[in-house]
Amino acid sequence: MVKAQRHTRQREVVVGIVRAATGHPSAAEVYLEARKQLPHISLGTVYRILNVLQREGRVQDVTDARAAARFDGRTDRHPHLVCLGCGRVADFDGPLPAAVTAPDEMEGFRVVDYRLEFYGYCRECRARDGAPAAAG
Amino acid sequence: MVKAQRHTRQREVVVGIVRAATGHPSAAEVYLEARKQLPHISLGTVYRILNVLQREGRVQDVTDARAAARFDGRTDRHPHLVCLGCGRVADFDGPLPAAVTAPDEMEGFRVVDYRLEFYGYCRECRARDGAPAAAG
DNA sequence: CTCCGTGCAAAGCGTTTGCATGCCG
DNA sequence: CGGCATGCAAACGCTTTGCACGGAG
Repeated sequence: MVKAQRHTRQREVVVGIVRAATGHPSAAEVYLEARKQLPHISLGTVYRILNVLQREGRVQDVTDARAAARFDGRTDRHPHLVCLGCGRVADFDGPLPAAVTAPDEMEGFRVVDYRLEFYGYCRECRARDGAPAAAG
Repeated sequence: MVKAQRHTRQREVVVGIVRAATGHPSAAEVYLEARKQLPHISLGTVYRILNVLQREGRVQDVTDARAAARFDGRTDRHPHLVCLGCGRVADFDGPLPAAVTAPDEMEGFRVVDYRLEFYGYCRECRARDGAPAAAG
């Protein structure tokens, strides 16, 4: 269980913005929006609150902008297995779901590429740390 | 057609490393490896070459470490449509491929989460720029 | 010979963190 | 009243870029 956070005006405002957002705001956008209600809120605080919300599972990070870029000499599209324990990335060579193998057009959006990543724990990390339970 | 690059020793070495790599090296790892053959190669050059290779389609970036993180108040897993024209991110509400809805274990790797992103062009950008052809 | 790709170092960008203060509980 | 979250600014990690030089064609 995640420890409950102290209730502050900053947290209230940030939570409200993220929950009300129809788009997918970046931290900077949340910050700009939050300043309308709390002119002295700092960007660092916004980041801290967003990180807490993520840990609480109340918000998810759509992109994955934290780690360094990793390059792959294979240029065909294929899913990757990303180990949350050691950070290693492996190719996934199983069969692709049909909807992924033939993306074309959806909702007026023309698909030209996709990225599919599975997150979890590799054999080595599970052996070392004990197998973590499913997501959460 | 992408203009051919000048043939240099640096480019040759970096291409060799990326193509030979079984894992998914980061730029820093490519750099360290490259220095074994070219002690004076610079990290900046490695980045420049990797970017060129990406543009040529000879390498792909497994992660997406360039842009800022974007947050989503929806906490259920759902794919996103990322517009390459304007950068906007939309939720995808269609049905999920079966293999994605029930990930569990594959190749000794315990899956606890996944991320599925479709890249393409939204209606607005296609209207403005003309519809780009499929991936390439 | 002409340019482009390189090495180097500094800048850029998004994110995190150390410290003192103030507010929550 | 004690401790944790905040504000501020500096630090951080990864990536890009300006500049002068050297090598490719």
